This record gives sequence, structure tokens and C-alpha cells, in this order.
Amino acid sequence: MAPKKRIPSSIQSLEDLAAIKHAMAGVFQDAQLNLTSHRKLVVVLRNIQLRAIELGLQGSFNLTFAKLINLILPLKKGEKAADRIAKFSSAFVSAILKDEQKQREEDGMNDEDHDETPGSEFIEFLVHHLLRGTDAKDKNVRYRVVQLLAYFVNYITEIDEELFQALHYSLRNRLKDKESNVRIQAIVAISRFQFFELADDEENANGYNKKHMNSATKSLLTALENDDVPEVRRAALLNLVKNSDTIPYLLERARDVNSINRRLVYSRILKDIQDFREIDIDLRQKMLTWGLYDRDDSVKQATIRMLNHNWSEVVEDDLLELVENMKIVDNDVSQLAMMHLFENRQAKSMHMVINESDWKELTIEKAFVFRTYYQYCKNNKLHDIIDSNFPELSELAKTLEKYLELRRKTINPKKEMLDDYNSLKRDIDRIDGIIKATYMQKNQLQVESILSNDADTRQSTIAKVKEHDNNITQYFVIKQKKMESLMALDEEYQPFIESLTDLEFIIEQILLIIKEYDFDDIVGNRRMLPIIRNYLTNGALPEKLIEVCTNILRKISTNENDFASLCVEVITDIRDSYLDEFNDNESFHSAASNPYEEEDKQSENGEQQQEKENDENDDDDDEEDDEMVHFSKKRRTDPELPFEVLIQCLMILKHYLILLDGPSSNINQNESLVTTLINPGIASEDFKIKCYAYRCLGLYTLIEKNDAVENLKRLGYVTIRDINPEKLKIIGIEGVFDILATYGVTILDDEPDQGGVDALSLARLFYKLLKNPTFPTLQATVAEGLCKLFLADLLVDFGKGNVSPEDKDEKEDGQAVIENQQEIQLLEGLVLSYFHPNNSHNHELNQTLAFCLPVYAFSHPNHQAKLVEISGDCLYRIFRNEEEDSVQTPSVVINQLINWCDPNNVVNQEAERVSKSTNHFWQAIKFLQVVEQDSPKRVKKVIISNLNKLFIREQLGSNILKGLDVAIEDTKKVIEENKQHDLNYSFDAITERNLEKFQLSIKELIKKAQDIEVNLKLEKEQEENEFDNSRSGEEHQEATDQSPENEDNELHPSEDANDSENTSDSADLSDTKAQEDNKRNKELAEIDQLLANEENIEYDVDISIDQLDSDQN
DNA sequence: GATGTGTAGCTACACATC
DNA sequence: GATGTGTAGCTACACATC
Repeated sequence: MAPKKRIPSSIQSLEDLAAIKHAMAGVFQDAQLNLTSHRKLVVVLRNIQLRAIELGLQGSFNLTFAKLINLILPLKKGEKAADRIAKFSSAFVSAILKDEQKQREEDGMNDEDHDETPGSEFIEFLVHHLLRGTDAKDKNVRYRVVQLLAYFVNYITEIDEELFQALHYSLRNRLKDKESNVRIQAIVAISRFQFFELADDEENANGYNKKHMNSATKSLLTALENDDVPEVRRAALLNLVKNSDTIPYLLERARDVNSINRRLVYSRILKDIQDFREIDIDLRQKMLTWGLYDRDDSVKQATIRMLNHNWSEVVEDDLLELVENMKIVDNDVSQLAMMHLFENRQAKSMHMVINESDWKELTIEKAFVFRTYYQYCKNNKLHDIIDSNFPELSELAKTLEKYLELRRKTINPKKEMLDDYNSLKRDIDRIDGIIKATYMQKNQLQVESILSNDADTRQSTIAKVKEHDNNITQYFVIKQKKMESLMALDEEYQPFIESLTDLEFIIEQILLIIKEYDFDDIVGNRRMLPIIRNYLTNGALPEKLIEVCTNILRKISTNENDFASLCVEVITDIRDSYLDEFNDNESFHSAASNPYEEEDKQSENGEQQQEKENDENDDDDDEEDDEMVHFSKKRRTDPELPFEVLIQCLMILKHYLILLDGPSSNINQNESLVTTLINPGIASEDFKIKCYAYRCLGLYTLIEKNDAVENLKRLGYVTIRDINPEKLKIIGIEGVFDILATYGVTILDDEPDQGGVDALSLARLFYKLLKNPTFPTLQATVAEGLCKLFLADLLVDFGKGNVSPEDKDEKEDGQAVIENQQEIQLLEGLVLSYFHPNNSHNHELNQTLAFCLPVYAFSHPNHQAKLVEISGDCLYRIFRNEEEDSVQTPSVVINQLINWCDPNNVVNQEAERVSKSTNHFWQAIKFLQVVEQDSPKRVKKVIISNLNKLFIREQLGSNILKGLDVAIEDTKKVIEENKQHDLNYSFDAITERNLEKFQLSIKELIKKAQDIEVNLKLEKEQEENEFDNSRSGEEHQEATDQSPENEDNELHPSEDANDSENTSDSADLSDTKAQEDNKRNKELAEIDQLLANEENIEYDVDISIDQLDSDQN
């Protein structure tokens, strides 16, 4: 045999098994030390193997090899020696196969026709051997076994079918191993099977019903989607084949909870997919959205790199082509993507050149690229580029007009069809609304009939229910008919609306560029203004275009009054042109009645049209007086405005009002807008119009304070009516919050009976909405609105005026105090909804609160103090009912509360002030009360074991600290008293020890504080002795009062609610300078008093969330 | 369940090599 | 110039430990 010659003499001299074994051990010994000698050692071992075969010791060689492998099996993951041996084994197997392959080629044998060779025998033996260890008890053994198998599966083409099946079966079981490291190796191993045809492909569906997916791929997908260890999912992500079947699942990992996995999708997976155009366009866009908006910066960076490198390379840096492959209409992320693309190109000096001719034939892509490029240049102050690429304002005005004209020409011939289609759609929406309302009435009646005792009443209600049922059926029939007519139009409508949407998108882009221009170009302005005004009045523009147009108008206008006249004029013109048509009187203004017909004839000539436009305007001026008379005459008999007219007016009104500067606006022309547009809009049955009208009402109230309370009421009422859709409710509540934020809570009335709105009912409204999980977005909106009011400290006086002094006396502390605490109660409502299990799926709400609550807490010590006040109560309520399935554990909640109230977290605080904060002192007292109450044992335990985390320092002064010591003592007493008959109070040794420890630490602090105080006293006395000689005691008093420390150590105000007149007195807890013993005693007495009162306060106070519960029922 | 420890997976830089 | 190698530092997460 040929190889014989190659065996070196040193190995040739091995004569018996012992010598072979010894030589093999030597090779392994060296192989475990480093990787560099492996190539050499593989050759050596191969020679030993050949020698063993010569000696007829092939079996023994295999066995010895297995024994040597066994030595590394118990070594845990990461052990270098074991990893090297595993690699070495793999290299050796590979060498054998290559050797034999070469041999066969030399012998002129076909690839296929080989029988059992020593090599395949060796591999089979090894795989057999390792398979016995796949179920080993030792996790390290399982890990190493699967690791080795993962290496060997690369060569399994050589092994027999039966063994192959056994291997596949065992590895699949390892995918369910409880050790994640074993699972990872199993994934690597199984991933090689993806390229084979597997026998059991059909029976193992796993939910992925793809024809071409083999069972290995399916197992990996299962792991990818369901394994709860990120590394395992990562292994699946990186080892799965990439084809059209698997790619959607792989890209889905861009939303993995683990940021590394998300990043890998962008840095590896999308890179591996050579051409991003193979990905579905919607998915492509999702990838951009998820990546560019990822909260983790490294994911964002990976996305930007992918965009700038992989994607850009595919289209050979052609921006337009790239944009063609993105979704840009109604897609915010594309704009962000463009900014990153421009930035990268700017860095590489790849400047874009826009030719004049480009503007003549804009596509949506071109328009979008130009617009975002302008934006980019403006943001980065690249004025030179703007000047060389973008036309003068008057030029751009021409372009704009051209495209607006094109739009008009596109719409005109289809106008009838368009009107029909839209009115059918509105009809259907309206019928849906009616059906929904009828259902609700029906359900109500059904409930009534069940509850009713009277047989007659029941009879009549049942009859009514039947009637409703009939009506519903009829409505459905009508709806069906309308739907059919709608479908008939679809064929014509769809392609038309698509091209129209594109055209409007192009116009929007031009307008957006214009909006960013500087308007000091008078010629340009003069050109622009009539175009905008004309199309705003006569163009029936969609809202998006209206929005930009009003923005441009605002910029062109010299001042706010000018702007207001412009907008009101446009709105009045739209309205009047309809009314004129309606009255069908003189031909006055007939040109405007159908803006399209007449102008169409002249449209070829822009100049001519412009002239006509000017003429028209002149006419307006001349006839203004006449018109006013006309107007007032008509008003009395004003017909109801049709949908199109009213909605146009409301849309323009909305964006006009948005742009006004708030209540300072000195605009007088608005009042009639309410009576002529907003009120009819609110009265309209059309939901869309209603939404606009209420939005306008909210905005109007922000500039006109007169009816603020009345309008607040109207907006609030919208949110209560069950029939209103969530969107409308949100508009209502947003209006309420805007009004409160603008005017403050002082606009609220003290006496609701006289038609005003009082704080209490408003608070109830907020609670009700916050608590209702039927409308999750509304919940989140309320939370956000409240958070903003809290942050701006606008709720400090909320509800303060509600209780007159006499009332206060009558009710004693309880009720009066609580009604004065609307703000605190609302804050508690927010915190409770943050932790409430009902809201666990409301991401928007949770996100809002997760952001706002800490911002609120850390922005001012007073805010923290308010949170301290509610923390005990919150804790008690969240876990009051043990059966209730709370999402959060007590430990999480407590830690959150402690963290929010930690004075170290407040911004801009000096260390001295922080160490004097009473926050955690009070929190400790609140928490101890919860321990004393009938809270569940687990809550008590967690509280006690977390007390040591509170930030309490000796700087508080010994007297305050003594108060805490007393409180702990009291709590211990309560525990002692109850422990016999109530298991909730009987704790394990650790918990009891923790309480002791906490008390001990407080006692130590007291000692420290006393030492400091004694020293200070001595110093002071010394000083006083010196003073006494020259100064009077009065002056000394003054000096102490002025000391800055006095204001530092406030007890938070609401704590001394019983004593509110004395707030400033009691708040003074200065411990470093103040020496008066009587003051100290007073403070101590106060704390005792507070602690005593706290025990008396009922936690189920009147306007709690729970109360609302029962209100609803 | 809270704690500390160890590791994976970058990321950035200097330097060497082809 | 591009490509690889070595090093240090960082962060988030899994795991072991009590």
C-alpha cells in the first residue's frame, strides 16, 4: 500500500498495543496545549493509525481514541484544553477522510463505489460512542458530547443510515436540554442537517407548513422563536439557512427582547441577504422602522451601517433607486433614513446635483429625495448646496402651480365618480354607527327585561327588542346594497386614487420645501400668496396639504392679524360660495361655485388665469360691503352645510387655530366661526366632522378664554358618552388637558351647581377614564395629560377651593383633608394604574408612566415628597387581595417606590441637602404602617427586608430619628400582639432579624446625631457668651431664622395637614444650628401627633379608584 | 429573589502583513 | 490600500451562590 512508505521510521518502530497507546497519549498531550501544532500532530496521529492498522490493532486504536476523548468530557464549557482536543479530533477526522479520498482518486476508483473503509469505521465508532453520552447526568458531559458531535456531523455523509437516524433523533432531544449551552451546541449540530433530505420530514410539521423546509430547519425555527435564552435564539438565528421561507422568521428577530440579537439581524442577517429587494417591501420598511427607532444605540448604528453599506451598494449608490425600493408615502421612517444616507454621502463628498429639468418631471421618489435633501442641507446649514440646487421662490411657485393645476385636471373628469364613491363610503360608515347604537340599545333593553318584575313591562321590552332586531337586519340589507355599489366603482376608483395620491404626495413635497424657504423674497411672496390662497379656497385639498399651506400662509403673513384675516377669508369664501349656489340668486360669485369648470378653459395659459384671479380679488374688495349685507341676510336662513364644504372649512380652521399663539392672540374675527362651523360640526351626525369640530373647539378655547369652562364641560362630556368612539373621546380629553394647561385649574368653579365645573367631578372623570381598560389609548392619553399637569405643578391648587372653611370645621380633619388632596389622590391613581395587572398589556400606558413618573419624581424634592406620601397606601392597595393576580412582585413595587423617592436621584441637589431629606424617613414610617395593617405576609416580609435600603442619615437630627425608633417599636408591638392568632404576622428568623437590624441602625444614627448636636451646642454656647457681651437676644433670634438650613429640612406640607396654618413653623426642623429645646420638644410632639393620626386615617377614602368601582356597578 | 462573577459580543485602536 | 492580529475597554446578560 502506498501510505506505508510515508510512515516515518519512529512510528514504524511501534510494535505493540502499549506502544501505540503511549504514542497516542503523547499526541493528545501536545494537542491540548495549543492550536498551532495541530497540523503536525494530525499527521503524526494519522501515521499512528496507519501503523495500528498494519498491526491489526485498528479496533484498539479506535477504543483508545475514545478513551482519550472521554477525558475531556467532564470539563466544563470554556476549558481551553478541552476545546483544543475537540478541535483536534475534528481536524483528525477531516484528515482521514481527505486521505482516503485522495487514495481512492489515485486508485482510480469512483466516488460512489467505496465500501467500509477504516476511516468510516472510525467515525461510526466515535459517533456511536458519543451517542451513549447524550443523556448523561453530568451537564458538562452532555455539552462536550454534543459539541464533538457538532464537529463530526460535517462528515456524516460517510456513515450509515441507521446511525444517522439515531444521531438525528438524539440531537433533536438535546434541543430540549435544560442547559442552554447544550441546546446551543445541538442547534449548531442540527443546522448541518438542513441541507439533507430527512426521512421524517413530513410527519414533523412543527407548525411551519412549508414544502421545502426540512425538519431540521423547522426545529431551528422553533428554537428561534420560543427558546427563552437569548444565546440559544442567537445560535438559531446565525445557523439557519437563509431562503424565502426562513427570512421572515429571521428578520422578526429585529424585535427580540435581547439587543444583541436585534443588532445581529442588521449586522449579519441582512448583510448575508445579498439583495435587500428580495425582502417583501412592507417587511423592508418594518426593518427600517424597528432598527432606526430602536432604543438601543448599537442596533441603530448597525441599521445605519446596513443602510449606507449593504443597501446602498446593491443599488450602486443610486439614491433614487434606493428610494424607489422604499415605502415613502405615509412613512415617517423613510425621512429619517434619508438623513442618515445624506450624512454618509456628505462625509464621502458625494454631492447631489439637481437639474432644472428635474423639477419639470417629478416622480414621488424625486420629489421626496429633493425635499429631504433640502431639509438635510437646512438642518446642517449647507447654504451653498441649497443655493446651487434649489430654484428661487418664484420659480418654485411656478412649479407648484403647475402640479396643483395637474391635480385639478386629474380630478375634474372624475369628480362625479369621486363624489359618489366618497358619499357611499360615508353612508356605510354612518350605517355602521347606527347599527352599533341599535345594538347597544337592544342590549340595554334585554338587561331591563331580565331585571324587570312586571310581566307587562317585560312583554313590551321584548317587543322593542324584536323591533330593534328587525331594524338591524334592515340596516344590514341597506349596507350590503351600498357595499355593492361601492365595489362596482372600485375598478375605476382604485387606479385613479392611486395616481391622485402620488400627485398629492409630490405637491406636498414641493410645499414642504417652500415652507422651509426664507420669505424675505418679496417677488416670490407675491407670486406664492395667490396660488396658495386660491387652491386652499377652491382646490378641495386633503388635510395634509392644508396643513402645509396654512403653515406657509403663516410665514408669508406679516403678523398674526394678517394671517387671521387670510384664513378667515378663505374659510368664509368656501362657505359663501356654497351658500351662493344654494340660494341660486344673482350670478354673484358664480365663478367660485364650481371652481373647476370655468377655469378649465383658460388653464393652458397661467398668466391669463393669474389675471383673472386678481380681478376676482378686486371684485371681492369692491363688493365687500354688499357681501356683508348679503351674509347677514343669509345667516338667518342658512341651510345646513354639506359634508364636503363643512369638512373643508373645519380642516382649515383647525390648522389655522393650531398656528395661533395662544390666549395672547388678539383676534376678534373668531366668534362667528364657532356659531357657523364648530357648533354645526358638533351637531353633525358624521363622526369625522364631529372629530374636527371638537378639536377646533378645544383649540378655539385656547385663544379665547371667555367660555373656557363651558367648553371644558363640553369636551369632557364627549369622553363620557359610551356611544362615542375612542378617537373622539381622545380628542375630547386632549382638549380638556390643553385648557387646564393653558389656564390653570383656577378657572374651575367652586360651585358646580351653577353650571361650572368643579375639581371633584373633573378628578372623578380622570379616574374613570384612567381605570377603564376598554379604551387603552384613552387611558394612556389621560395618564400623559395628567403627568404633564403634574410636571408643570399645575395641580397644586387642584380642588383647594372646594371646601369652605365652615365645611372644614364641620367635618373635622378626615373629609376636609382628603378633599384638599385631589392632587395627591390623582397621583396615587397614576401610580396604581402603573402597577395594576389590568393594564399590564397596555404598552402605551406603561411606557408613558415608566417615563413620566421618574421624571416627575426626580425633578423636584416636592414631587418626591408627594410620592412618599402615597407610597404606603399604594403598596397596601396593590397587594391587599392576595388572590388577585398581580403582575409585579412586592419586591419590584417596593424597590420602585424607594427608588422614586430616593433624594439622591433628584437633579441638582447638593449632598448636604440630600442627607437632610426626610423622604425615606417618612417612607419608612409609611411602610411600617403597611406592616401593621392587614397586608399579606409576603408584602410585610419584603417591606422589612428592604428597610435597610432607605437613605436615612444622622443629619436628620436625633429627635426625628427617635420618632422613627418609636415607630419601629410600635410596629414590633403590633407584630407581637397579632402573631399568635394571625399567621400573617408570624415571620421567619431572618425577617425578624432584619427588623432588629434596621432598628439598631437607626439607634446608631441617633447616637451619631446626638454627638454632633452636643458638639454644636458647645460651640454655640461659646459663641453666645461672646455675643452676650455686645448683642441682645432678639438679634440672635433673627440670626437663627435667617440661617439657610431652616428651609432645607421641610417635612412635606400635606403631612401636617391638621396643622396647615402652621406649615412654615413645623417645617423648620433645622438640626445643625437651631438649639431651642422647646422647639425640639414641639417637633417631637408633632411627629408623635402625626403618627397617631396616621393610624386613624381610613385608607379606603372617598374618591378612591375603588369607590369608582362601586359607582359603576 | 438578590447578589456578585464571568462571559459574549462588540468597538476602537495600533500595528503587522500581503 | 486592504486585510489580519492583538489588545483593551465597555455593556448587557446568564449563571452560580447564598
